Amino acid sequence: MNIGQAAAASGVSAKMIRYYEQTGLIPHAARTASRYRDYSESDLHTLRFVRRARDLGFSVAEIGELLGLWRDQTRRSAEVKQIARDHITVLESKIRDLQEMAATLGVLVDACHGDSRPDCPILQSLEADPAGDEQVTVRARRGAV
Amino acid sequence: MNIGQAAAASGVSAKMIRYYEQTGLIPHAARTASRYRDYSESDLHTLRFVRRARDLGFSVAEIGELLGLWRDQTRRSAEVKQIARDHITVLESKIRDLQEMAATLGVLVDACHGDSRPDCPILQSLEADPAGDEQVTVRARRGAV
DNA sequence: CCTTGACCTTCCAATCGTTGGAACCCTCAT
DNA sequence: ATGAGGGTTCCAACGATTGGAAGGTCAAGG
Repeated sequence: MNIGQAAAASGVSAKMIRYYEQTGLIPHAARTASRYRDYSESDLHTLRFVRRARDLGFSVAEIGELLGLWRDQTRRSAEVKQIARDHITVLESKIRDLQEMAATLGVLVDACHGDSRPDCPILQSLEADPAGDEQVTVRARRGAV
Repeated sequence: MNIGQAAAASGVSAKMIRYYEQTGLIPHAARTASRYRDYSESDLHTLRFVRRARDLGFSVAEIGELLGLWRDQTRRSAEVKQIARDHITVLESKIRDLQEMAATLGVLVDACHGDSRPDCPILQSLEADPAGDEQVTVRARRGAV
């Protein structure tokens, strides 16, 4: 099975499969005589594992850990659980940050009449919002999803 | 006021101030005789505006729009409101994605006994989760916060 | 006056995950 | 044999931010 078929079957783009291979997340694929990458059912299995972990928001580094534990038949389930728990904590922190932003903006949107007049509480708030210190905290915690 | 003081007073790092200037988000700063950037109270005002908008999760591109509207005394508040509303929509979509991830993981974490035994529902789920199609949708919607 | 340290300047690189494109090679069907 | 549609490698960009190197400037104190 070539990379295009593996991509379609796993939901990981061909570009990303090459990238994951290059960075060592997944092992180097077998090659055909003409140097095409060749994927087995077992390789597909791994690719699907990676995609599902990405769908759950795990970073590539975390997926590396999970793959290691997955392959290690003697792993302690406590290790996996801890990684998952830590990840949930991160997710929840991001959720809180986004909710805070949405709530603040929601208040401002509700206060803005939104017509052809120029005065606008949203801009006024951006201009001089007293809640500077808390916001710094949020900003510091903000990162990519 | 030099860039370090402006950074401390605005909450925007010196690095980012230079970057914002370079990319045209904010105008070029005045310079002293020795080519140090020189910031006025009005410049600080703009920097704080930018920081607050970033704290609310607006992208730099969106902040550019907001700055334009802020400076335009004849803007229609409806324009600002629409940008804010669109942004709330994006935030809510990200929140939903993250909540979905956290909920799924939460179920798995609860199901994992988390001791020294190797069997682990978390890894089993990553290995073969039937909910492939929905996940693709989530993945497609996922982006930076 | 000179040194020291803390600041400023520009430029270049890295992060993270992903996509796009160029230039080239391979395979299969017409 | 020719062309379409794969594959291959390599290089660059996205967005926002940080780090660092190499050099100029400022204020303090010896």
